[in-house]
Amino acid sequence: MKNDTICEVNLVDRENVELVQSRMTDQKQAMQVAEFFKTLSDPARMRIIEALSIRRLCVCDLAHIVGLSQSATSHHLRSLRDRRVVKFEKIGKMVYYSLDDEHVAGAFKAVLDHVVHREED
Amino acid sequence: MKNDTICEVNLVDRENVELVQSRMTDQKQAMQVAEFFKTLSDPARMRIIEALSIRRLCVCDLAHIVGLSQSATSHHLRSLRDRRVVKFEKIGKMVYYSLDDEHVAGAFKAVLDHVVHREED
DNA sequence: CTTATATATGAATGTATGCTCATGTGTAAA
DNA sequence: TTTACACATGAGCATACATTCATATATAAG
Repeated sequence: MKNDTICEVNLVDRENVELVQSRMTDQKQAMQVAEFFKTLSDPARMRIIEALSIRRLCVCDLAHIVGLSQSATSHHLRSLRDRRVVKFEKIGKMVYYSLDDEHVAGAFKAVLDHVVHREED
Repeated sequence: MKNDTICEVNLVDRENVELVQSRMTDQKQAMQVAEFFKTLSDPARMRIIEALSIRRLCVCDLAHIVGLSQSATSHHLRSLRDRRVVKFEKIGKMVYYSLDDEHVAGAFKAVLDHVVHREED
């Protein structure tokens, strides 16, 4: 059962492939996970999330902290809202943002640990 | 010390901003973490990493598993090599890839947990 | 030496993404 | 009811990215 051809690609070890496939999460979930990673794949967005994990902040202060324009910050917050990562509360003219999902901060810290350890090698 | 103007953006609460800034990781590290997330932000690349976390695989079998062409798979492996996420061993004509960094698998699983729990809400 | 196979890679292309700029909306102060 | 401020948003632009296609390289087989 070796050296089969599927999808115009040679299969070297069909058994091996099937074993790996059976242990992998399904494609749908993989895409959801990738979507989540994409949320955190931008330095600015990541810093926004980190800042909000420390304290609730208004847009202008947040913009100052991450070093972006008000507009750029607002655009990022919009996408983070769409992804249900942050929530907001309007008080007068101000809009205060905070994390909507404690798992996001957890994931950030988890990766930070790994990156730090990796640097130590 | 309130309502200052810096970077053409109004600062509402300077104390608050400075407190958050002092607690945040430095920008350099933040960028490294974002880089890591970017590595995983593509469904195909994520599946490659997941597959390799299960077993060492040659390019053609890997391509079959993730459902990409040989060329696309090879390009992804190239970028993963550059990021020191995977390593390879050449045996005859074949090239076998595996994870180069146990932290990657660890971080991947840690984040996966967070995402899974998030889906459960 | 020639051919087939496994992989790598550069160029080209389409698409996604992040930023800026201009402007819109809502609220508060004058 | 003007004016000022905080924020949101659409358009436009420049850059980055993922894929395909064609081709190069390396090894094995004949």
